[in-house]
Amino acid sequence: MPAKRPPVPLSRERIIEAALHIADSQGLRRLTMRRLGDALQVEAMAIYHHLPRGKEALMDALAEHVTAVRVEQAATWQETAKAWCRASREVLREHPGVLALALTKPPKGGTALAIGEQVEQLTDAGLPDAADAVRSLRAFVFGSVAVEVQQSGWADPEVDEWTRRDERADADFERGLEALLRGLQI
Amino acid sequence: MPAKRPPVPLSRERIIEAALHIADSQGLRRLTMRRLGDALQVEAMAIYHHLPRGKEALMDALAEHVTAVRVEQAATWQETAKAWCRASREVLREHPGVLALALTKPPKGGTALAIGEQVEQLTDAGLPDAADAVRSLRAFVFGSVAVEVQQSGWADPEVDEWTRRDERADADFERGLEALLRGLQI
DNA sequence: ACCTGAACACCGTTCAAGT
DNA sequence: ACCTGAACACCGTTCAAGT
Repeated sequence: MPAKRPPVPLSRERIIEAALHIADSQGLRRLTMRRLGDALQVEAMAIYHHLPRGKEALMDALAEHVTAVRVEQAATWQETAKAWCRASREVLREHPGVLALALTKPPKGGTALAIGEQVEQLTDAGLPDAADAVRSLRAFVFGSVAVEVQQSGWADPEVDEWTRRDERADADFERGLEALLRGLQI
Repeated sequence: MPAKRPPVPLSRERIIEAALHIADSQGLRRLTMRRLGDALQVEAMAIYHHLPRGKEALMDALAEHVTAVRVEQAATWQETAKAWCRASREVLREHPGVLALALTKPPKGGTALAIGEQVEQLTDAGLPDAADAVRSLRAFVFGSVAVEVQQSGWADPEVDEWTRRDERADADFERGLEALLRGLQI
């Protein structure tokens, strides 16, 4: 008789990880409490014990996971801002399935804290109007990633075209980022 | 006996209009084929006669409605670009309920045509790399509106703060737009 | 051609019950 | 404390039937 698998206890972390995997691989519309339960080898109802507000809480947690981005304070406010933008873009690109949530849910919890911290970091580094700057940085990252992911869902690209597309997206992003930072300096 | 209301025939247009109203006022998650049928005084199943692919087709149509934006060719490519950005922002702000779809669905149908037309307009007006420029403009508008709408769903603002918020959002948008156009010129 | 009614598979969530 | 099973109201979609 095969040994019974030791029952890894359910946890908020495992639930979110599994939910991200489903959303990214099959789409947000296929992320279902019952399917999520299956992936975790558990009845759907068990999830409510760890996320009391149910699916709404799950959606909030997924948005927060890709949106509560923090970076270390760097030598200049420009370096700190760049690090945040690159880190944010990376995690958003990694989880296209929850991009709609990330761009749309009002920031709260860890995301709101991260925004507050970022304003503080830029202020401490000598940037006036840091709150305005943070809004601009967030808008830039959100817009770039939205257009990039949208376009990756477009018609039949050839494989080498794909590669070029990625490279161009990176170059576009870096070019836009430099221009934005120059604009904020004034 | 009250006169029976003349049965206004169902149509794609009426369906989309009613769907936008539900999504904007109650949220996308409450937009349901059955609720949509109720709003149109019709059984939900009648909708399938006008949107054969059902809810998926409805979602596509809603995204297209706020995303297939076209403007007249203006005197300079800068003016044409500005007009498109302002028009796009306006229609996206008017329909926050479908913003997630607009930012996330790959462009097709009327949206893809509008993008093609815009590239042509800017090219004709003498802008090199018009396709890159159009991507940048779309990213700018999407990001700006996303951050703006996100923030409008935030904590308890006082009424006068609200007004200032709207004004500031307008000013931010115009300032960012000018900076972006200067950047594209080079 | 256009709409309805009944039916089916699936969904989110509750609640009492098990261990 | 943590999970299950049954139940309920609701959902998208089909299909045959009405007019």
